[in-house]
Amino acid sequence: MAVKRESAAKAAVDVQAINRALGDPRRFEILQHIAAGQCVGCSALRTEFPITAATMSHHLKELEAVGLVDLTRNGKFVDVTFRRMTWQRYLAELKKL
Amino acid sequence: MAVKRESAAKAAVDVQAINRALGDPRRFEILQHIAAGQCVGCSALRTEFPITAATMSHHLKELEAVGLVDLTRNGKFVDVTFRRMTWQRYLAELKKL
DNA sequence: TTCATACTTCGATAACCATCTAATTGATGT
DNA sequence: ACATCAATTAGATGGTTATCGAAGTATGAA
Repeated sequence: MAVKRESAAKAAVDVQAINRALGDPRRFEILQHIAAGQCVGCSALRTEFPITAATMSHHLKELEAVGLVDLTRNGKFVDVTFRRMTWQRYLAELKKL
Repeated sequence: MAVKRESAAKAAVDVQAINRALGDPRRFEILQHIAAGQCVGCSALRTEFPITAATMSHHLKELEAVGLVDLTRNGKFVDVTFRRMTWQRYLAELKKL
């Protein structure tokens, strides 16, 4: 019964980890951009910010690590989607303070 | 008429600055502690965290700089109070994303 | 005025991390 | 198979900053 059921259910956001991830101003800008659109490609993102592909890759990995975005390979490309669920859980935690 | 009216009114929180301030895990812990109580003294705070007075002073100044706390001298002591208004404005900004 | 307490400021150090370039992996097209 | 393009990984570097100890500044008490 229980125990195994934590896939789509809670997953409890790591507030501190997200805080840290958003602590970098560039990363927050990038997230804002992602959240604004529906689903963006890395390359499209790169045209918006004056950073190298390596750096963008790094930032997206960080955002993915804390559950704020999904990265899905699409052939040569990678699609980035905002995980609004995580964001809402994060906000809910902050509201407790 | 208008123009001058920005004292107690808006004051527009600097989201990026707050992000950065909360990016440090210790600082977030400290803020949590402050927000939990009514009004705490520096010394009381120091008993909760294994850091020197110098470091605590530094963190409180950062939190004050972004408007998250008020520091008021009280004789030899300093009282720290959570500025819930700033916090709510901050949350409101985050919700927009 | 002298002492002790509470905090701040200064200067130095160490750790962290954003960023870059270069090299690599992986996918598509010729 | 080869070339090209997208993205990741690896390694290096520089800037930022959390942290400390020590010296400085108030403040209140003796």
